[in-house]
Formats: sequence, structure tokens, C-alpha cells
Amino acid sequence: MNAAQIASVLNRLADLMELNGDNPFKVNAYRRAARAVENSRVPLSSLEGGPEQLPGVGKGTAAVIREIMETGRSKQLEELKEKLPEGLPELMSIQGLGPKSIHILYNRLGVTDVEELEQAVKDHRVRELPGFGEKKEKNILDGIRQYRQQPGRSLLVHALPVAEILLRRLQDNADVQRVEMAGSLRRMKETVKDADLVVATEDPESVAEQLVSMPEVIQVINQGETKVSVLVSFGFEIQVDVRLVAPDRFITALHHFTGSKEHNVRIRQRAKEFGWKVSEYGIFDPESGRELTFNEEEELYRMLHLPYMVPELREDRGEMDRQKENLPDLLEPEDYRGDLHMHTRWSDGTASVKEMAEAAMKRGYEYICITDHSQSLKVASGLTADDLKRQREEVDRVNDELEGITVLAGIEMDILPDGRLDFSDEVLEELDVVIASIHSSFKQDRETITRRILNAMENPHVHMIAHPTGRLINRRDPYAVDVDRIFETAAQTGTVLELNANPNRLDLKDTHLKRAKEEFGVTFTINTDAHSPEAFNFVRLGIATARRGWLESSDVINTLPLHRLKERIGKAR
DNA sequence: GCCGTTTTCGGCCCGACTGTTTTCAGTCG
Repeated sequence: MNAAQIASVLNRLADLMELNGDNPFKVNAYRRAARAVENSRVPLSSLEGGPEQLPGVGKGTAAVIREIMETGRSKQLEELKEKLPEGLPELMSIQGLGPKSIHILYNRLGVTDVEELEQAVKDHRVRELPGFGEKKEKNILDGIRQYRQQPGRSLLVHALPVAEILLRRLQDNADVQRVEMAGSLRRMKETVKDADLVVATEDPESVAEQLVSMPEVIQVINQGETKVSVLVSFGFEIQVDVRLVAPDRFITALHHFTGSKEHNVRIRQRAKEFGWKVSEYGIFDPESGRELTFNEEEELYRMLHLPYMVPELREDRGEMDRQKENLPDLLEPEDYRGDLHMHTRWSDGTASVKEMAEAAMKRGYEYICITDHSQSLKVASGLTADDLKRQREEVDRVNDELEGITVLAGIEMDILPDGRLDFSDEVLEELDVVIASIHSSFKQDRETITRRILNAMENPHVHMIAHPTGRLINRRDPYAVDVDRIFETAAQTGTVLELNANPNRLDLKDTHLKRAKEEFGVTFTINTDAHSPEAFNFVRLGIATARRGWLESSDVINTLPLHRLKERIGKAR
């Protein structure tokens, strides 16, 4: 059991305890313990003095953690699972229903799943319960309908341009003094539920009017003094929440609505240590009655004697417990010197080698690497060893023609279902960069598919593993791969792991990056896997994800000048 | 369940909003 798995058991335990009607503070204690396990800088097994060394872990939760580590199970969890109907946790995802309501519905009406809840509402049995009424019944019905439609979370790559369009429109409004994105969008999470914006204005009414009268608005959900929510359609539907605040409260509101919720909790606890109160309106000193507002977020953090934390770090994944010098000096877009994974018309790309190189030059890259698919990937017109030789000639020609960029010749080679590689060592050693990846037999069991990737990493000619877990966000689960063994072997063999910046992949994801770096010392590469010149733009998402994973410039080989890059990937021993 | 240079007991983050309520509980972000 790794840290993430133990944390997941603790969280599950907290969910069920909550439904069981346990003391909310106890529930919260389990959630805190889960976060502590997940955020621990040292593996649990090497914690001298045991889990109770972690902040928020005491005798009780430590015993549970020990039990999970030793047996892989939790007796408490099994008892709760036994006691509570299977369908109950699902009810938590219905808007407006929380643990208290579900507890009552279950105990008084015997409601155990969504269908029974719907029936109970239709029979008007729910309105008879204490604390419920007619309106609540209607809300529950709406909640069920919404839950079944599941609009789900939007990909960052879709939501970001919408928010940017709205941002520009608001900036053009003379009544708007400042406007910024907030929420998970500003934190650059891989998916977002809605697009949050914060606006500083003296005239909220006029701004609200502008928002609700935009042509893309298909529904006004809420139009109040301080908040406008609209459903817009830009080829896909997304909810946009705009907060309207007085200019002097802009920064505290921006901070509050940027979140995350967990980070905000820690910020408010911190303020309390000084006897202050933090809210979206400012920092309030109950003694003097003074309320502080700010011009920049940096001042807010300084006020709390904290180092400034960029939005990508605000997840309560340890950032609040670090001194300034222990916070990462995050990777910046300017550090990025070249893309090492892309396709051309030789396989399934849309552009030539030269067109890709020219597009890369325009972006100021110092180098790129052409990595078309290998022979076994027939659907993508994979290249044979012979094709590779001819492609190398074309790469050489482009290098002669173009000044200021170096084109490397590589391959994205399939790891075959039986674990063999698609080319012999003799073919591989001719190439500048060898990326290995999986494009078939995704459904293999954990051991088989993990072994497949380990094999590839153990080959001295394989420099990198592309999209190591194979997940497609919202569409396909990761392979059953044991990521910890991948990280461990990557560190041992010097194999570089990819953060694939394709917006559907972002693989490795933020939490993997952080753990692979901190616990295993893995080195990474960020590549777009571009199949066209336009796709180079995705690097922005890759860099944002890397920042969410606490990566610094020195963790990512794409920040190296060419000669040092060559040294780094020359792992043949 | 956890925690303590004001506390080993009595707290545990803040405010808006809604719907159920004559003063508040639950949910949400």
C-alpha cells in the first residue's frame, strides 16, 4: 500500500462516518490524517516513531493507518460498509443534499439509493420530515435530474479560452477596474466545474447587465448584487460565475475565490494564530476593529508571515507547512527550450519535418525532436527501420537548411503486448532520442502491464517513457500500472518520465509528478506530442501541470541547452 | 479524533444562501 492508497482508505472511512452521523470533527480528523499521509515528505514506512509523527495524526488514526499498512484493510471501514447501504454515498453527489439530510432520509424513510429517493419525493413522503418541506422536495428532484445529466467537469483547454474571451470583454467595460480569473481555472487544474471570474467595480449592476446580455448566454442562473451566474455556450456549455466586488476588496475576494477550499481553511487557521479573522472581505482584527485590504496578493501572505504562494500551489499539499526556502522555485515558461515528442506526415501528423521545425523556431525553441510512431502501430502508419533511415536523411537536410534550431531524430516506439520492444538495439542506437510507450493491450493486469514498462526502462537505449499511465481525462482510466514501481525504476535506470502536455492526457498528472520527484527523485520531460504545429500551444498546459506538481526547472530536461540535454539522455551504460 | 508558551477540556474556518424556521440548521464554495 502506498501513501495515496492509504489516504484513499482514510477518506473513504471519513465519507462513511459522515453518512453514519458521526461527530463532524471526528470525520474531519480522518480527512486531515488522510491529507497528512498524502503530503508526507518521507514514506510512511521510514517514519521513525510511526504515523503519529505526522501533523493531525494521533493515537486513533495512527492505529488505523498501521492496520491498513499491515493488513491492507480496515476493520472499521468494513463494518461501516456492512452497516450502510451501498447506494448511500452516491447520494452525496446530489446538489443540496449533505450528510445530515441523507442520514435522516435513510433512518426515517429507509431511502438507500437515488431511485428510492426519487420515489419518496414523488410520494411526498420527504416533505413530512423535520427540516424538510415542499421546496426542499423540489430542489431534491432538480438535484437528481442534474446528477443524472452529469454535465461533468470541463477540460482546462476548453474552459481557459472561454474565460479569456470574457476577461477581455470585461476589461473593455469602463465600469470594470480590475478583473481576474479565479477558482480552479486560475489554479490551472486539469478539469474545472465552472469558470470563475472576480471583477472590481463601483457599478455592479452595469457589469451584471453586460454579462447576462452576452449572445452566448443560454441561461441566467443567478443575478444578484454580488454574483452573476450564467450558462454560456461556446460550442460546449459551461457555467460562468462572476463575483462583483468593491475595488478595495478585490484582492481579498480574488484570494478567497481562487481557493482551493482546503488552502483557504489553512489560511484562516493561520490568521487565527494572530487573533485575526480572514474572509473574502479582508483580514479583520476583532480587537482594534480594523479591517485590512490589499493591493496585491503578496501583501496578504506577508501579513500572515507566509511566503507568497502562486495559485498552482494552493491545494494544501504541504505548501502551508514549508518555510520560504523550502517552497519550490517553480518552472517558468521561459525556461522551456524545446519539445522532444512530436509527429509528422511520416506517421500520423499533419505537417512535414520542416514545417514543424519552422513553427518551433517561431516559438523560440532551440531544438525539437521528431518522434513518429514505430512499425507495429499500423493505425498510425508506424515507421519501419528502413523508413527511419530515410527520415534521418530528411532531418539532416532540414538541419542544413534552417539556422538557429536543431532537429533531433527520434522515435516513439511501441512497447509490444508481450513486453518486447518494436525495434532491435541496433536500430535504436542510431537514434538521438528513443521514447517508449504503450498503445495496445491497455487492459492487461497490473503485473503484466507494469512489467512491460519496466522492461522498456531497463533497456539502455530507451531514454523516456511517454504518457506513463495512459489515462485520457474523462474518457479512459489509466492502465492498471503500479506507478511507484515505475518511479523507482525510472530513478534507478535514469529513464526520464514524460509529462505529456496533450490536454486530454496531462500524464503524468500533478500529484504523480510531486511524489515521483520527492519520494523517488525522478527526472521529467514535458512534451506536447504535437501532431500539428498548432499543438505546440499545449505546452502551456504541460508547464502549468508541472507547476502544480511542484517541479522546478532543474527537474525537467527540456530546460537544458542542447549539449547538456544530450549528456543527460545518454544513459547507455 | 486531535490539540494546547493563555487551555489536558473545549474548542475545532468563514460567510452567504436557502428553507425551514420564531432563532436556526444544513449546504455550499
